[in-house]
Amino acid sequence: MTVTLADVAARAQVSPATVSRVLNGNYPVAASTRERVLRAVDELDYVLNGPASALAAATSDLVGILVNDIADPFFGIMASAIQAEIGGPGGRAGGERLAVVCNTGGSPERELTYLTLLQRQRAAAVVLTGGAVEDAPHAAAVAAKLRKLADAGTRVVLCGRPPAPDTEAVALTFDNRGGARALTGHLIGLGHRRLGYIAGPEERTTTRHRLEGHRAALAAAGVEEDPRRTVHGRYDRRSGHEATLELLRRDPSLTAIVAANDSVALGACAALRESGLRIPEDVSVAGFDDLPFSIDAVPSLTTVRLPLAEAGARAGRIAMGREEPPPGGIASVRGELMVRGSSGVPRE
Amino acid sequence: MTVTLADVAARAQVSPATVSRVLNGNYPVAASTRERVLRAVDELDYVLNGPASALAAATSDLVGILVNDIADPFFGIMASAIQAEIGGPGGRAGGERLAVVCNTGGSPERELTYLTLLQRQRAAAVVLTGGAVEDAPHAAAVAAKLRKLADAGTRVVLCGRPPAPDTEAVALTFDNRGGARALTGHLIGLGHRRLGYIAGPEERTTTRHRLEGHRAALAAAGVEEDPRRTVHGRYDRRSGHEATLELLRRDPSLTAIVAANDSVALGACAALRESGLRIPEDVSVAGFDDLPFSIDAVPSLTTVRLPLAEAGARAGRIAMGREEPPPGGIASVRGELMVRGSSGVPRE
DNA sequence: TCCCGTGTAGAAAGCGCTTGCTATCTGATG
DNA sequence: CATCAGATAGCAAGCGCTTTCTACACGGGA
Repeated sequence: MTVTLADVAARAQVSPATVSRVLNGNYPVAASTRERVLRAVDELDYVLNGPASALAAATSDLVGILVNDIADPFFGIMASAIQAEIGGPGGRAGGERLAVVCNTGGSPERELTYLTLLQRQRAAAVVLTGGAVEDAPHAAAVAAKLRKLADAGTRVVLCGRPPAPDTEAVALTFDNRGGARALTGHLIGLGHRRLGYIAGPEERTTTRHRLEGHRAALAAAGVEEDPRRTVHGRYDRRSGHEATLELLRRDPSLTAIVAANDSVALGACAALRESGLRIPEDVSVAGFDDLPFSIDAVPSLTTVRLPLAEAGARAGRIAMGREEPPPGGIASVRGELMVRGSSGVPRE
Repeated sequence: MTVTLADVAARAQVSPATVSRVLNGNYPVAASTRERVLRAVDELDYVLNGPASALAAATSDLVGILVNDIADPFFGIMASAIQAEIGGPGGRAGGERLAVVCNTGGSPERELTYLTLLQRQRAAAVVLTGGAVEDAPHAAAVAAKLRKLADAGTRVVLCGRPPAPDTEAVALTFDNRGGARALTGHLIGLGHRRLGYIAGPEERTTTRHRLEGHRAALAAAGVEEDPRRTVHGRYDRRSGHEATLELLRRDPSLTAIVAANDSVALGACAALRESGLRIPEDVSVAGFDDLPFSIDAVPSLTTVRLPLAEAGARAGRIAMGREEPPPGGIASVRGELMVRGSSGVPRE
């Protein structure tokens, strides 16, 4: 039924070994033989059996990419960049690799399960994106898994995620703290003193780092911090909407709202508008990430641009062994403050 | 070095066959034995070798999802829904499957290459999303590939893509034509007569269908169609921006702009605003898809909502054989007109 | 002329798992 | 008490490919 290597070999009148060598091209084969084999492959419409070859060679050409939410452009952009580099079809030379994008939904268990699945497939590399959950047992479990993967020869790269101690994983971290600090600093510089903060889900490194940056900026300016001005939510628009109403309820005199990310900021804008408040005249709004739609918001969003595509591309290259890992295996990627229309001098 | 089935068998004092059966759970194994095996698996931290088992069983637990652009929420949302259904970790019972999201970038060659790669992996199912390219040779090549995949036992589902004739592929098509017609009809109903149309890339079914719907609406209302009022571009914001400037240059008296999709519409809004035109007072704008950010645009976007998540979920279920394919293997999914702030009565 | 290095090709031993078939043991049946 | 169906477990033959080791040819140097 299905064509196998042996069929091709028979047709080309060579041994299976030779066909394999032609296909893998890492062993000298006379030009005439090679051509004969290639012709047979073509005539029989032969397609290599991936599992069989992975089994025999003890390696596969799968590369795993773990994301929290594939429907979120934040991850989509990184995944896209990573994938472009791992050399799927259309990529540079080298064996074609299949990118396996896994949607963890932010759940630690699923993250672990996917890692196991990838380990089971003997993935060539794994790139984990997005913040990690700050749960000690889980962090330990992930670290153990990463160690095991590394032992099995899988290259592990963290992209936009804090380093995993005691692990061979290379980490490209986003400087969330620094970015957040610059952002809030900008708002304070404009004269804001009563700032609401819509944080992401608790227990996530990204959430904590951004919040820390925010607080550091407040502290640096001697602005007293009121815990009631911080609300936690999810990283989506809906959450921004709800949180904003809540913040407004708690303190209607807020002059600025800093959101965990751009989607949240958009939800905040909607809530403010519905509440009859103008942006930025009544309340300034700031996001984080600078996703493509942020510039189209009205007013366009003041935010921190994260070089998602660049970081992803670099992570992809490192995962493929095409670029040297940063010294110490850790690099911090800075964001850039983008001041736009949604932030202005406070009223009064 | 690595733990194998045999090691587990030795430890549990049973044969490899028994271990395999416990792990696959499709053969009676005494409870006590099963427990002993499971304990051994746990103690040895055993992870099944995917390729080996795929080879032996002649099937794999990989499911391919082809998308045009993973960074685009349009595809991200569908991919996410599909993946949730194919039962990755956290999904319903059944073997855990790994979703392989492949980014074709809209390129026919890459599409074909990915299909081959999936065929090589003996994928359990493949879901192709997004419009197809209208190139006869390519369409034939894809059809041939799909046929071969089906022959090899891979289930093939098209989601948001026109049916592939002479193929066993199940198709869930979006009614782009009907949606576009309703959308333009809405604008005409408001009184618009000079409508610009920003189409997607030529040679794509989605582009053509939406354009046909638009023209059908114009024809139905007896509005003469001026070819100069249609511009082709890509499905992104930038393209919408450029195309709008071009349309405005060609005919400054336009009162409405219909975009190929929401991203394009947002770009159009930006361009209009930069040109000093108000939306919708001076020019109405309409998009397509109703992506999450569209409701947050200012004014919020009039568009056609496509049930991306629902269609994806259904495609996923069909791919897993958990839902009956529609009669004839083809179903048309309708969009819903969402009238919002970006469309209004024309000036003058 | 003989020997050996070089360039190619083949033989064959697995890689780790699944599964059809067979073997064994149990309690129930006649 | 012999027989047998039913429930479990093991044997062993692959699945299709890679790769080590070996074999063979050929041409040049001694």
